[in-house]
Amino acid sequence: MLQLQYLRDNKEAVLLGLQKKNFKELNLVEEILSLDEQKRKYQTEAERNKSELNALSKEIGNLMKQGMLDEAETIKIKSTGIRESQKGLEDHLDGLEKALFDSLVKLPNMPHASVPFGKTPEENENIFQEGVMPVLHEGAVPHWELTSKYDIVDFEMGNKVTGAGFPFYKGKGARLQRGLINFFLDEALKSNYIEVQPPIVINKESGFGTGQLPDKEGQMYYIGIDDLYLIPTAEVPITNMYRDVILKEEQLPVKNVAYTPCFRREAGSYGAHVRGLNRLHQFDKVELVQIARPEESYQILDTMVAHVKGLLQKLELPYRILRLCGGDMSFNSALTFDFEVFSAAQQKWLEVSSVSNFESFQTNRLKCRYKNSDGKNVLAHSLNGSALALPRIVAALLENYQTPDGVKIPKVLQPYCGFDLIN
RNA sequence: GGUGAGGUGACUGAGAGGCCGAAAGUACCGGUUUGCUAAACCGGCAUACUCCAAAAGGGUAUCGAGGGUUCGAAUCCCUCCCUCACCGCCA
Repeated sequence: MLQLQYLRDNKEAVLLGLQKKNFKELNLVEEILSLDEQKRKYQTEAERNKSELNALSKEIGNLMKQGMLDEAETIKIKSTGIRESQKGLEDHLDGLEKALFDSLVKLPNMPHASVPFGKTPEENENIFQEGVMPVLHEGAVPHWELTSKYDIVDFEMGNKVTGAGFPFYKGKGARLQRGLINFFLDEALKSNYIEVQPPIVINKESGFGTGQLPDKEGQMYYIGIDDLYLIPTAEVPITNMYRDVILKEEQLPVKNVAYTPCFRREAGSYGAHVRGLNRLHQFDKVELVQIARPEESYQILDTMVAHVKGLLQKLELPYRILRLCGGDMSFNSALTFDFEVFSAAQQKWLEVSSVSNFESFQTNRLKCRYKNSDGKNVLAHSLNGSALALPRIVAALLENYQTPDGVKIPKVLQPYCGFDLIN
């Protein structure tokens, strides 16, 4: 959520930013400013009224104490009259505040100056590419054939027990998952992240805090009986730890890492591009979250990008980094780098990580602040990044490392898996 | 799930319809003084919104959340949430 004060002071800049993000409802800005103006007008009036009521009440108290009951009665009648009009004022004010809030929440974050213009994924800026493109042997196949050939991921079993998009990992497939998770967590620990195991269901407040609610309600699994949601990413519970918190400056940056399963309904995604492990309803992910001082947040974003780079280098997978264009960025983000791994048998780039700086967009909702050296409470910046999401990494590993004799396991993972070949 | 007790500022903890944004203590910050691994004393110490061109200074709201009663609610009533204790059930 953008800060109202910022919007008041930077209307033109906001309009430009919204256009860069390919946001259509530009008239919302004018609407918000007008609602804000009205709201303040009514607020002033309602508060003046209330102040008068408070004064009268106090007077009644004093008169009663002195036993001047008749005088007190007179004032009572007067204050009852004011109270009637007060009710109307307050109701109107509540309506304005709600409308203002509902509109403000619809505005996406402002893009960082370095974000390129563009509307579609094709306009993302390819800023870095590294790694050797594998040359596959004759008869190489996509990962969904390898998984059944070696019986390591069982999609049919998932269909039977749960439904599409909820596969079983079996044997070396399960052990590879576990190995990858441990590898990712250990790498994060080396970079001084503190590990957290959060709940994987969250309440409404948390869903709102990180921006999944209200706009992405339909993308989360919902447990009606207890009014809870399954997390789409560990970002939600982790970042919400800092909701309504005033941190000490020396606590920053906060660095957390968490492994969790993630649940996404993916309503509306069908077809060939969701085949195999490419898109699932439940998947595993190791997520990095940082809460930082605003002046350091972009430097920290760079370190997070470097961290993810390191992971892909160690896994020896060819990858590229995209700077997302305004139109392809998420609602919350000010700057996002996507990591894509090349999956050789599909001849496709698969997104495996998204690293973003949200600046104060989330923290403004969360009311996550820190006390700076002047003793002022200021909104912190929040950042997060996947490091990494498993299924597409597995897909790329299987496809790129396949040989006629089986799928080789990259060196770094061998100690984690306890084997060096899937056959 | 049942029964009981309770949720007050960074923390401990008083208050039980008006004198309460809230005693006192601890912690923290600033100062004075004496000196020495600190003590005493003095002062300061919530957040948000808002009024004012700004500062100074006002106003409003907030004692778990939401509603109600009342001229007036931390205090009374209702609903919900949470914590603790005991019982029941259970990985």
